[in-house]
Formats: sequence, C-alpha cells, structure tokens
Amino acid sequence: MEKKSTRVRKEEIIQAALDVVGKKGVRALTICSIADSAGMSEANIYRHFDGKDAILLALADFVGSSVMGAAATTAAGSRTPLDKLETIFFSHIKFIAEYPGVPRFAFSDDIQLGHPVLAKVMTERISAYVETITGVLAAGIKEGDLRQQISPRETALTLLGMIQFTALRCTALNCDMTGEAKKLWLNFLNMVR
Amino acid sequence: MEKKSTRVRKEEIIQAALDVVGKKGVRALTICSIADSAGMSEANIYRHFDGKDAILLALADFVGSSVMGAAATTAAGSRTPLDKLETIFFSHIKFIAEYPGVPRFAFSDDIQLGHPVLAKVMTERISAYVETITGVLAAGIKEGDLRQQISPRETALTLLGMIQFTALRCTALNCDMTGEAKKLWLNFLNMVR
DNA sequence: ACCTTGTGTGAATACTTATTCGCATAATAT
DNA sequence: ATATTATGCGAATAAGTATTCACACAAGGT
Repeated sequence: MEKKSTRVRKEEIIQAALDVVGKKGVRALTICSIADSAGMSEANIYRHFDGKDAILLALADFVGSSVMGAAATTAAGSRTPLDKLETIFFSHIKFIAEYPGVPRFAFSDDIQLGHPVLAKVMTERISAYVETITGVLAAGIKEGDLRQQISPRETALTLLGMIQFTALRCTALNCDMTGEAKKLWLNFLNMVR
Repeated sequence: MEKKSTRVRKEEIIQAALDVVGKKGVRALTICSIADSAGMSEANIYRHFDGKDAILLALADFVGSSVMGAAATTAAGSRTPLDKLETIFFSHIKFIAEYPGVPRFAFSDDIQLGHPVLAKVMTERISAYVETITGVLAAGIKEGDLRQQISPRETALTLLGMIQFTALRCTALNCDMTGEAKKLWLNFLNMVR
C-alpha cells in the first residue's frame, strides 16, 4: 500500500466523508463507510484523526470556511448589493449541489445535540453568515435598490430558509436544484424590489 | 405492572418517541430510549409495533395528519386568503414549538435515505402541503390582496423554508421561536403585499 | 373457579460501530 | 546500508441497537 502524508490523507478522509454524507446521509457517516469510500482501512483513519469527533470538527470547518468565507469575500467587494446577493445565493446553491450532504450535516443531531462544542462552532458560523447577508440587504435598502419596508435581518433569514429548504426538498425529491433555485431567486427579487 | 390496551400503548409510544426526538434528536431515537421515555420494557414495544419502521411510519402519519391536515382544513374555509395564510403559518409554528423534533424528523436520513417507502409518504405529504399553500396564495393574488408579480408556488416554498429554517435555527440557538416567527411573518407580509 | 387471550418482562442473539493494539513495511534521515 | 519514524492494516474489544424468546401474570368471557 502506498503511503502518503497525514496532510494529504486528512483531505482524502474529509472528501470521503463529504461523499458519504451526500450519498447516504449523516446517519451512514461511520468510520467504516468513510474508510470504504476513501479506500483505506478503518485503523488508518485513526492514524490521521484522533477520532470521529475530530472528523466532524474538520467537516464543520470545511463547510464554514467554504460557504461563509466566500460570502464574506463577496460582501466585502465593490459591486452593487443586489449583485452581491445574487452571487452569494448562487454560490451557496452551487456548493450544495456539489456537496449535497452539507445542509443535512449542518443541522444534524450529531452536531446540534450530540456535541456542544461543535454545535457552538456551527451556530456561530451560521450567525455570522446571517449577519453578512443582513449587511448586504441593509446596504441595498439604503441605496434604494430594495423596498424600504423590508427588514434586513428577517429578509436574510427568509433567504437562507429558502436555500436550506430547497436543498432538503431537492435531495428528497431528487429534483433539479439549480433550476428550482433560479425560479426562487427571480421570485425573491419580485418580493424585495 | 398495569396492563393497557394496544390502542393506548401505541399512543404512549408515539408520544414518547416524539419526546425523544425533540429532546435528543433523531439519532437518539432508539427502541431503548423510547422504552425508557415511555416507562416500559423494550420487549413491550414490540408487543404493540412490528418494529422500528412501523414506529417511524406512525410518527410520519402523526406529523402528516397534524400539520398538513390542519392546513387543508384552514385552506378550505371561507376567510380571506391572508387570514388563512396567517393561521396556517402560526399553527405550524405552534405545532413545532410543541414538538420540536418534527422538522428534524421530516427531513432526517432515516426517512429520506434509509427507508424509501417512508420517504415517499413524507415527500407526498410535503408536496400536498406546498400545493395547499400555493392555492391560498394564488387566491390572494387573484383577489388583489397580494402583489401581482409574485409566483404562488415559489412564494409558498419561501414561506415553508422560513418556517423550517426558523425551527432548526431556534432549536440550535435555543431561542424564542414564537417571537422570531412573529417578526418573520410581519416581514413576509411586507414582501408579498 | 378456570381457561383463553392479551399484555408484560428479563435474558439471549446477532449485528453494527468506535476505538485500540501488535505488527508489517515504506520513506527518510544518518 | 541501516536505523528511525511515519504510515499502513487485520484482528480484537467494548459498547450500543434491533429483535426474538420463554415465561409470568392480569382481564374477561364461560
């Protein structure tokens, strides 16, 4: 068997874990299934991670830095608020389409109820994400691109709910998420402009 | 030990299961934890249900007939579309506040990925629910209570996403769901009127 | 009173899951 | 070349989970 550095193996393991979650759900995210998916022995997983909790933490980190990090970067840019919002929205959808297990994972029992530390990390990330979007919406309202009556925070939560629900529904119904997302985005524009 | 009829025990078991899901999540929904919560032996669970799948099916049925049934009744009434919508929204929120595990359960792996039959039952119920709300929204648009530009179906999905996300977020953050729901509803009105 | 039926349980079974251990071997430094 | 270290794995362990079984006993009809 070829040997690789822990750095490389860690990435392989995380990718394998994301694959398992996407295809079989959080419940099926066992050391055994990760090992199978990554093409290595279970024991070798423990060579590179302290245990399952460490893997979950790494997953949460990956999700956090991917989705929320990208959004923060977009929000900090110099385009119009509506452009930023659209980019954030479709980036998020694209990310979920690529890693279908993520929305499930973020709100799974294992995270939210099983592991307090992880729950805190995850909810803080989500709160930061909500605030980022809230800020963009507030700018849009201020500049007159969005209706004056809407509340930035509640609208941000509505937008995130839309994404989350679409992801869960499309996974369940096996329908075209990108297509659904486009229709929802157009309707969202009609609601906020 | 006092003996009760299967009819009564079934209800006790379902309530115990809902309790477990609400407090500890779907992952913790084991025969053992249900038995503990219901105050009976594990073996006795099997006296009243064929197995765990039967319990999950009964849970799905309970959720379906509670939330979606109530919505259908409201939608069939004779009030204004906006009144109906408000009733459906807050009924749903109230139900989730009472049974916090339900949103988790409805989209859990066990349902969606673990058991095809159950997944079909659940997604059909959700689709019917979406259509009910879509109908009410369409009526509201037709009557001029809601903006002409919005699409009934996409707006219905947005509303449901709002509910789902609020439920998950409030469970995670342990925040006041009813309060959040009120703010979201007011903002929703501002978006659709 | 008695017998049948339905309801109750503790213990046993088979399986899954997370984790550890001893040992093998590739990579690397000396 | 050789010693050391990091990486790899099969097998064992311990705990949890769903399910079954043999047996206990209460309720209700006769």
